[in-house]
Amino acid sequence: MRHLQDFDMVEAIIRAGSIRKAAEDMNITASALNRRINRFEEELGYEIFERLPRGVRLNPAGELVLHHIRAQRSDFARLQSQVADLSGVRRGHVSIACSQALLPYFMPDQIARYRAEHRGVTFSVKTRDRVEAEHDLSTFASDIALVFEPQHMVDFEVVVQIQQPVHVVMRADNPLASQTEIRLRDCLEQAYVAPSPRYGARVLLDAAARKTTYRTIEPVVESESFDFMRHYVLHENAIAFQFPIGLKMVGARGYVARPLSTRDVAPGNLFLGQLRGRILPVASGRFLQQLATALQAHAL
Amino acid sequence: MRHLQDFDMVEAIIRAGSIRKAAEDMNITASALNRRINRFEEELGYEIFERLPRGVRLNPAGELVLHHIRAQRSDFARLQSQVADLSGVRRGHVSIACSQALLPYFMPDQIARYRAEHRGVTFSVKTRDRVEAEHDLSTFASDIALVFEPQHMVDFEVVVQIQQPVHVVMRADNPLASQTEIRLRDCLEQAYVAPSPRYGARVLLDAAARKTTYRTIEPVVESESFDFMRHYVLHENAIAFQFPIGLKMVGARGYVARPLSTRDVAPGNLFLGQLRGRILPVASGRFLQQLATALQAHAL
DNA sequence: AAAAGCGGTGCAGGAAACGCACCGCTCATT
DNA sequence: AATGAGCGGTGCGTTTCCTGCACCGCTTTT
Repeated sequence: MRHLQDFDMVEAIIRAGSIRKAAEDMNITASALNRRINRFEEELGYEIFERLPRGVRLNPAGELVLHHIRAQRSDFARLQSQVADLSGVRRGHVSIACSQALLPYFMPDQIARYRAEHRGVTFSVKTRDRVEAEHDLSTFASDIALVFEPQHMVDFEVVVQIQQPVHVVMRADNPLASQTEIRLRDCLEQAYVAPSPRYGARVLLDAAARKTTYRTIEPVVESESFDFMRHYVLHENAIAFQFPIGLKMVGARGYVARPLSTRDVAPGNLFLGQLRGRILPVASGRFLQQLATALQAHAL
Repeated sequence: MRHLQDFDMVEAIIRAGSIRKAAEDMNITASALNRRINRFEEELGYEIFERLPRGVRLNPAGELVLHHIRAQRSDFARLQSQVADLSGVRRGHVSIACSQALLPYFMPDQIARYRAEHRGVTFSVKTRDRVEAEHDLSTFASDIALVFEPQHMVDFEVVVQIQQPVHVVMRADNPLASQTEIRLRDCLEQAYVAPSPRYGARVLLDAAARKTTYRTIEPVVESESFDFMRHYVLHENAIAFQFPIGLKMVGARGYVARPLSTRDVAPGNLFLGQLRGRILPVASGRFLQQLATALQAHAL
């Protein structure tokens, strides 16, 4: 779009770090780009780049402008989607930042359901932990976030929050499999694998362990991949920890999942949200609603 | 600003009702403007004007675009004010929609205080009733609204709400002047003037009158001007009704004000607010804060 | 039937943006 | 200390894009 050209230019310069490199990226000469950025700054009334010997860098005013640019882009995308929605066809792109646990089953299922009705809508799904997700929202890199235990929460507008007890994942022949609810001390006595402290489940386990005689969580294997851990328990007959939304509850091959007693480990909080105050594009807004109802069904 | 040119064009066409008239207003030829609006629609992917035999008119998509334009403009003004604020000088323009009662004393005092510290900030003050004020906010025609008993409240984000009992305004020699709190029935027995039903004070009086034997408010003079009514009581020795924030409490010449008993007439609610979710320009935001503290002091 | 007003279009002139060559500067490398 | 590479900025000729003019087809008004 025409009136966003200047914004492309500014973002290209920020990415490249110098006017010349940005000009090369945009397939124009440095002089042309230089004149345009100068004109932009003149019209704004303030310089937005510091001129350094080896290039340029955003100054504080530029940071404001950058945020404005991202907001404008997002708002224009919303406008386009709303206009498109008037003519009946739902188009657009939905970008989601979510915890890893939701990648194997929950998100694919939800996206497939949505796309069954609206073929014109495309998706991007990014794995983000609870810190990154909020950053993604505030830079308009993602429309929707669905994460366990987000941290800052200031820009995060919670749409739905559900609780999920941490579950123990183990082989069907594990002695603990016969119990309907598992105590943490029984787990810590045998070999177990656990996610790294970036993940919400581990944070809850660490907090719970501090109240036991074990004091700390000491897994035999620590991993970033829930997939890996789920498969590992089949080999060593160890146990793993995961939120049930990341598990296929029926028809799981070889392993079973049982909830940890909430007396020992606090349940995890799964937050569905968006950037505070932002009006989402039509497609994203509708998908957010679908996720909200799906999660509320999970909570029952 | 360059990238807002297309928006000027769209707004000019909406105002003029036809491309040719708008072109004349903008001092360009109709063909140039025609081509530009066509290009704009082509880039957007949708037409935003209905072509009629006698001109053009916005279609539903155009209504969305118009709102987008207003939002963009307001957001750009906010950006400029934030950038200006970085360099220390506070500039900008604050537009306020407020009830008439605040015009004589409260707003002039507040604006003068603010401008004493920030000479670069200019103001526009518009008299708006409780319906118009919200419309002003949602079309970005005003930044701040300060009105009694606003109606819809959906787009209205309340920052401060204070209660003010309706006061009786009368000559100092009026028999009622000796009382510290006045009953409604005493007022309705003598000649009184009242504002028209557009105003919050009248709405409260009407509601209160329905509970009395008088049933309705029947003023000897009905007026839109609180100024007029305040002066009128000096001539006929009638009584008038007004919120105390519109009165000069000390050093008033010739008249006194006494509160109506809140047993008879519900106190009026004065709402200070802005458009829900909007981030105001720096100057407007600061002035809003000043108003908020000033009102809270009034409430004590 | 004619005139007036509307949106839209072909064509030529003009304004604005661009590419090229070059300047002054800083800094890493020699 | 010298030098060259890389940077932002500038003068000038060229290209591209937009504008203005004249005109068309259409509908409504007179």
